[in-house]
Amino acid sequence: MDKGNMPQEFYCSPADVVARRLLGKELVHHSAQGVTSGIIVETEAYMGPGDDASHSAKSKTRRNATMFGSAGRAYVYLIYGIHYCFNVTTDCDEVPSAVLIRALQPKLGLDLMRQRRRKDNLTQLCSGPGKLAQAMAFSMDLDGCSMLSDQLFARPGIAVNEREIVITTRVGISKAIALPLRFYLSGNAHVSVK
DNA sequence: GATTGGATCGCCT
DNA sequence: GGCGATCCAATCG
Repeated sequence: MDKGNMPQEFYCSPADVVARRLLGKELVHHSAQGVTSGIIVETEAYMGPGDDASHSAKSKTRRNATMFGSAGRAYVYLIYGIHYCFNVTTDCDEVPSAVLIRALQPKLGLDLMRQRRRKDNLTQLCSGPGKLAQAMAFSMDLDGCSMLSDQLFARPGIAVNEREIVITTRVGISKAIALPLRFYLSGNAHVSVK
């Protein structure tokens, strides 16, 4: 019954708080091909109005609609016409915000990940948002999916000490570039950019 | 209606 | 270090 999933309340805080909170948690996806999972080692917070780098800085569109919904849902979008980015919505209903999952330390379903990625090296499987989306089979059909569901959820993984968390600026954006909203586990081999 | 740039990656030099 | 792949929506006109 209780699989130890993180509950709804886990996601109902500001994105920067949830971004730190997600580090060390295990992200699990049950797909038709099998189960894959990984320990979250790198995240970025996208806060909403006031954060010009966020998709939800402006009005609601079909693409960003999920960010305007309830917390604890997958927000998936296509970037550069090629790659998917996987986010988890956060905060109360009035605040459209999310956490981008940027890197995982692969745990379950390693062979399935290798097959999907067409790479063998462990550190090449999930060391970036586009990579982990491919390895975990995250695509548009998961947009809006609840993180409290059976097929997609987060659960406790490894213990993380606050001192292990490195805080830096976000990657690949052109607006609000100075905000310290990227978080990763110090020294972890799977982080996308050290 | 057309243009442009983006929360990326992998291959090329 | 540079560039092509290729979709969506914001910005221009």
